[in-house]
Amino acid sequence: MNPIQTLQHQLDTLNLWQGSLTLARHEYLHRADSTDTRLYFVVSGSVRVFILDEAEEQTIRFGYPGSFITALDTFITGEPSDFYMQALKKTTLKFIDKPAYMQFIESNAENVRLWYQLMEQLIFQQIERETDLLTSSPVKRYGRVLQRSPQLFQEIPHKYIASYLRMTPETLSRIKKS
Amino acid sequence: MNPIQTLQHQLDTLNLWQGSLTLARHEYLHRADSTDTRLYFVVSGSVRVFILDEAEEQTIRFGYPGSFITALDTFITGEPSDFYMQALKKTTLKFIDKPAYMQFIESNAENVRLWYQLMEQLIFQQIERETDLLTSSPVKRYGRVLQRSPQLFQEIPHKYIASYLRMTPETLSRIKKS
DNA sequence: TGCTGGTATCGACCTTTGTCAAAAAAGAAA
DNA sequence: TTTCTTTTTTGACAAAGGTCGATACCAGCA
Repeated sequence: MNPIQTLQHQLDTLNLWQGSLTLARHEYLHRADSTDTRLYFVVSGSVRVFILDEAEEQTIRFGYPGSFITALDTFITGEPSDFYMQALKKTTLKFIDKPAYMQFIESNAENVRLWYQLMEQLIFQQIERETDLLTSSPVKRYGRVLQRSPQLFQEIPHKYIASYLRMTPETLSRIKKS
Repeated sequence: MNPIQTLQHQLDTLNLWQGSLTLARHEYLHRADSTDTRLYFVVSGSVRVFILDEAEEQTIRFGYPGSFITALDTFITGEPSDFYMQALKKTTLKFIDKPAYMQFIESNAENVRLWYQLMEQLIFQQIERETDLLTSSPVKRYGRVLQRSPQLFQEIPHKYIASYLRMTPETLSRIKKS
């Protein structure tokens, strides 16, 4: 069982979820300039996280069933966020806020270790992401992400994947064809 | 005193550094495909971290006096790294390896908190970095990094900064002129 | 002080990727 | 299903950056 599954299982077992909510397609879970220190777990549906760069939406990441998702900047700092989180289809989530989460984490040493592991995993993912974004050829960026997350291309409209891959939908379409 | 200064001060005080080394300009501290779980502290000089993307060196980050620097992927996983670390001028570093570092961290609860903070800080920096890299206009990428790290432009040859900013030295030169 | 090797700049040209508009295809809603 | 909306694909064209070659600059060091 990986750290994410362990965490989810613990939160279920101890009944620590503080609520759940359902969003319609295109509804916002969170908007920039507001704070939100909740940690969300995607039960069904899908979510995208993006920033606004001169009226362009740049995709940061996706959440699908089984993922935790959060506006990580405001989760860490408690300051207003740069992120938007939006449902891509009808989506159900459970959540726990940071104070309750940290109380759970600090309640025993095993949980502290778990949080360590999750942070390490997060850092490692961010390193891979940085490498993706620094890869200059669009074809190679596509290849890297396709290999690492093939399920993405099943679940998510490709125009959002294009933005995640730092290219236009037209370019992604041409790459897929070849 | 910020977490980095606190850590450095502790390692000094407790005499936990395991050694120091001096590199000549352009000498490598670490190469890809090898493991290295040392945490380095830059005493003087400067270092760049980069990956190789089809014979192109893509800059990941810089270290200057007062920074900790590490091949973060292999530090986390213990697996061979994708990173290169190279001195940009004559550089002196101190180091401690991961086992000794973790022993220090786990020796008391205050240190565990310190490590928490450092990991959070790292994650936050990576989020900012992701935003930088997703910014589509080269001029805005330049502006963001100039504002956040003006000292960079004093210390580091601009051809490496250009690579860090995901553009050619010529493009960076043209942006500076305007 | 004057070499020397590495950097930075500049101009001309070229390539890749983005833009725009239209049509086709796919998916949601009723 | 049928309709309506959204997404994907395609082609023509434009433009932003990259490439290359030449020259100017500058720091480190004999």
